[in-house]
Amino acid sequence: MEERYDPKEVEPKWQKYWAERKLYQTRTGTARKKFYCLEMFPYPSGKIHMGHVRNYAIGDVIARYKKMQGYNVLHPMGWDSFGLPAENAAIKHSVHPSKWTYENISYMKTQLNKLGLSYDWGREVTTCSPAYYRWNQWFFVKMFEQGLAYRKSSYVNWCPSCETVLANEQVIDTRCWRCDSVVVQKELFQWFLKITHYAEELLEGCADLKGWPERVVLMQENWIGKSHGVEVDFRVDGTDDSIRIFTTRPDTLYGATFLCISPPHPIAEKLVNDRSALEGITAHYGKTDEKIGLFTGRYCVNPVNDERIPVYIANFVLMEYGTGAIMSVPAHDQRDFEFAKKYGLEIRTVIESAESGQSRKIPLQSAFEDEGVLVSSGPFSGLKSDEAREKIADYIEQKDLGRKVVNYKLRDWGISRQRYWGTPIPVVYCDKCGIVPVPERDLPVILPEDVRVTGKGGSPLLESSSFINTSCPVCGGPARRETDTMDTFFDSSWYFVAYCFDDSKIDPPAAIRNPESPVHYWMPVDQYIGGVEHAVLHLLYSRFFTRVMRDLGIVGSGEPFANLLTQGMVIKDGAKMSKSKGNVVDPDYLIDRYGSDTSRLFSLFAAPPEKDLDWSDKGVEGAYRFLGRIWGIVHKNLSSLKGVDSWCPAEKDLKDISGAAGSLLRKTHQTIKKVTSDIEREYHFNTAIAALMELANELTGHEPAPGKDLQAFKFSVETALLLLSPFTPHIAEELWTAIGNEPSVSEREWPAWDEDLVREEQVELVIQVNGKLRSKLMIPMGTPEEEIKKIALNDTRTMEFVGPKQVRKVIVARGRLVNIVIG
RNA sequence: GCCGGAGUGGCGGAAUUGGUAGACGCAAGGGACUUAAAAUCCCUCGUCAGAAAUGGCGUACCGGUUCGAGUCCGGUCUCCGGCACCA
Repeated sequence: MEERYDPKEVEPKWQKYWAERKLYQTRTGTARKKFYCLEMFPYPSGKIHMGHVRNYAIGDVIARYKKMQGYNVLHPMGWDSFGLPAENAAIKHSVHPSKWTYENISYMKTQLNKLGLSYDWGREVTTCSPAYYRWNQWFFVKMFEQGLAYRKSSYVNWCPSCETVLANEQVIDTRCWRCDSVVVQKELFQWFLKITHYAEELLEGCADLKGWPERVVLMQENWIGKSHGVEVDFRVDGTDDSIRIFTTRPDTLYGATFLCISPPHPIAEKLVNDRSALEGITAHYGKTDEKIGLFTGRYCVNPVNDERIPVYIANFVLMEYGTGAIMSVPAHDQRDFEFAKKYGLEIRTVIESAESGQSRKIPLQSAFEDEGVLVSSGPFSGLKSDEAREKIADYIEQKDLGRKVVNYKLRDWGISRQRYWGTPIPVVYCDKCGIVPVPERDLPVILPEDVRVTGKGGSPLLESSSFINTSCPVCGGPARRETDTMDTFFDSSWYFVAYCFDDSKIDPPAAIRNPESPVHYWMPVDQYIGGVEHAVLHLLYSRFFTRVMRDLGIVGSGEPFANLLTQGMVIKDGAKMSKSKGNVVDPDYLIDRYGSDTSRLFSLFAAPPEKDLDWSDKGVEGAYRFLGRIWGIVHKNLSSLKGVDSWCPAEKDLKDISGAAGSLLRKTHQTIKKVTSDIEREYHFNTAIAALMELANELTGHEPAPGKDLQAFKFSVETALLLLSPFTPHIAEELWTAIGNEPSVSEREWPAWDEDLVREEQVELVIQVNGKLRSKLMIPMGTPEEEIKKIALNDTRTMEFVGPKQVRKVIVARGRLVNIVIG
């Protein structure tokens, strides 16, 4: 009677065993080399989805593999638990966000444990707990002290549905990243973090992100968006004022026929007498559908040729980039061109195509934006664009008309959110002392729980008088607390440092310039794994935050993540799995029906980790069948396997076992090599698993004779289980112990291969004639080239193709391929 | 518009420095076992021709380099992702 594979029996048993022995607990500072393996922590939305299963399965394989290789592995997990969905749930179900969040955490934790993930739960972090967010506040105060956190009024992205501000990174295609509502511009006082202070460093650091996917690095570079140009002052005719513009094309300076300034530009009010007209155009600021301008009635003087050119207020000119004003060169900029056409302004060519000296005649159909040769540009005429850019920029600096500058698209990070469920910004407003940060000794500023979340009338904190009313830490007089909370991306910008502290004793100040701190031992993260949707948001914020922590002396380097793996989405029926599309597969159902080993195995086997994974119910069945086959192989031979020691002969001793056992042994060593190198090579788990399936196919047909053959067979079975254990830890553990070994298989050493046993005695020689495959035959490994040529030319099948034609050349490649060139 | 990435059987995917295209799995078809079904096991499985042996064609398309190209180079098409009035 053969026992059947039943994951429901196997999996809970070993999960309990691992938890009881705290097998995955990590200690800081052992003699072993460290490896910090981290998956992006989840938002506790209720239950995990297949994207989580995939993400955590990938991370778990890496963590377990590294552990078996002898590393001291840190593999933690936690909860990104502040955020809007908790408030929405509170409104919908009249439950407090805190209760909702903690209940979700509790359920999702049992789900993660059911997956058999090797986390050290002793380091769990929960961002909505005061024990965590007090450090958010501490970091904020530190940044405030250094001028890295500041408050200003500005136009911000406002989501009318979430009733809160969004950072630029959170606006996707003019819509809210979370709820998809169209974002509007609104003027508000907001807290900002000076990420632009690190713009250059964040950009330069991109070059060192060797372990990151290239496209993510490129996205970051584009987002930071560095450009070189000049600022030029244009005097307003008849006044002492001047307007400073920014351009990356000083070579077109002689083609400027008007000037445009942004509606919020401080000088706009001075230039325009008609207030309502100015308000009219301001209403169109930030809209991208149409270019609208307002002539101010004023003129500026182009400093290089003293020409008077009209000044416009234009809705498309951004206040936040450059100087908020531009010179308009309609002949060489498409936007200026459209604007000039609309308002009947002069279009003057100053750059001609360098090719074949052809001149471009007015009227142009569109702007000529390419580089070329300058014309009608005074002393600079005849120069090429690139030379002219340098010369004109130099001229402007020499004559003190402006200066060379570098600009970035990156803007400071607005972190104020008009929401309840977040970290209170630790600031009070005092009539006498102004803006006062809450001193360190008074942290944390606790988020009051006795509020009603209704979703109406703004943040519930506005109605909590016990929260708002406080005293000024400086003068002791009455003061009001800031009611905005922090963007939750603040929470996730340093959580990887929080995990480093032993026993959840998070204490960043203790790490400052303390070489004994566990933070210095564990950081940076050696392998980070998560979705590509965070390519700029979370990953850029974390790089910024880590630089701030470096400057505080908490970490040694500014880069938080040495290697990054961005896993693909889980797709079903051609679309990303999502509740709204109704194509989700519930991990609970999957685990209940097939077990977590099967769930893990399928998500690792169906596609390489960085690619999208196409869901297939039948594919899951296949993964389950494979595990059933492994189970069958072991149980069919259980009694004999139990009674012997495993043994692997050296190559020279293969004569002691049968040919069949010998070739199984070779296959085993080839599989060790293949699985190891596939994991090392970009974590290609899918091909690693395919190799294990091949080994299983060989084991299936094998019937070992008692004695040395059986011992060699046991070696193959044990090796298969060791190799399998990072992928499917439960069944590996069960079968490992079933054949008489002590648990835990995950504490064993990763197997090593013997190169002599990897090598086959015979190789297949492939014979081509003029590059076409014509014949195959077996030859001994290591046959000399001359011999191979002879064999090939004497092969009867080959000779049929060669016929009477002359053999011009014979090429031997890799000792197993011959190409005979005839003609 | 700008910047990336990808196009391989019915499907997911292999092919590591240019050297046997289609590993492994799924689906499909056939067979064994069974009273029957499920499960399991065995065989076939790019396409065209052929009973078969075998041969022609074949990695989006066109061209090039090479003894040899899925892989390198030039061009075209399609799809996906990111940014987008950034002056």
